[in-house]
Amino acid sequence: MVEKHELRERGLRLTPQRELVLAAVRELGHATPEEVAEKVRLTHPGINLSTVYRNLETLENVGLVQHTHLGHGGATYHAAEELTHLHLVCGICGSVGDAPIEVAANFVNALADDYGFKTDVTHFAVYGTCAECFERDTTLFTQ
Amino acid sequence: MVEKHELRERGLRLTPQRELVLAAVRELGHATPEEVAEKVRLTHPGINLSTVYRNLETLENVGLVQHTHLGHGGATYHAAEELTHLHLVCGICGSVGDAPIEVAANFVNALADDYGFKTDVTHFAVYGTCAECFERDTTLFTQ
DNA sequence: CTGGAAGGTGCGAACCCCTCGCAATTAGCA
DNA sequence: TGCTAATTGCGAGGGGTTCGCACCTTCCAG
Repeated sequence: MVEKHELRERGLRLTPQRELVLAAVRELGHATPEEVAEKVRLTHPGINLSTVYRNLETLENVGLVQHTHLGHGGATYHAAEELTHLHLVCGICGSVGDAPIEVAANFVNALADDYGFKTDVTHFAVYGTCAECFERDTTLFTQ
Repeated sequence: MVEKHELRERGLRLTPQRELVLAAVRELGHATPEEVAEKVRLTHPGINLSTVYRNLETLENVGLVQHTHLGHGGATYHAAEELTHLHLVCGICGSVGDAPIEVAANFVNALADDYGFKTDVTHFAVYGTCAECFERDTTLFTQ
């Protein structure tokens, strides 16, 4: 199993909990610590929330996982491989859509050139209204 | 005083606490509820934190104030008039810089055209590294 | 100008989410 | 196999926010 290499390679011990946390993050795509715990509990019911938090932090330290703040307040975690897109957070339904980072290339360059600000596209949340909610609300208002 | 009109016009009662909360948000620019409370306490020491929270919410409902999540977790509030710029949040020093919304115009249009996503530029936080921190870290690494 | 209803405030308890300390357990090396 | 250090589970603790309730204030009607 390649996964074991991943963890051992980075100086981490191999525990069932840790493997499950990493697997859960990968399967879930976007997930809060609570959601990760829930997922892990399907196969390992006794896992403690603190353990999930600690493992998420540990995995983040070695670069296998990363977190973003998508608005509400809590952090949401992603597998590092997944971080190739922007997050489009809908303020109405709370859905999180994706868009390739290239969409932001000009914007990022402009901020770098004009303000010296180096945007971290992997830690990037864009707020707004998704197509579905916009559609629905427009219909409501114009009807 | 024009401010009284503002509040009454929107169906809100005029209380010293409410006026002070609104004034504090305007003076502070970016502020957490705690910071607003601190500011208000300078002239009205007895104000309760819950009152600050409730007034921020009330003022937001009538559009005089708005909140954004700038990363850490807590919300920060702004006067509605102030919301004419983007927030550039530095992940290292935590500073919040500003940039005019025009910088994002192309980006916003691209998201709208390609994904149907209506970006809310007033509720927009860009994460990255500010010029100072980038400068300092570059110096450290290359020295 | 005054009385009363609706709305607002203060206070404390309750919550949620997350972190910490500690004792027991377990992984990984010799 | 045995030891040491890392990891886990658990419960307590803490920061930030919300809630319920009794009291107080604003503002409208009369």
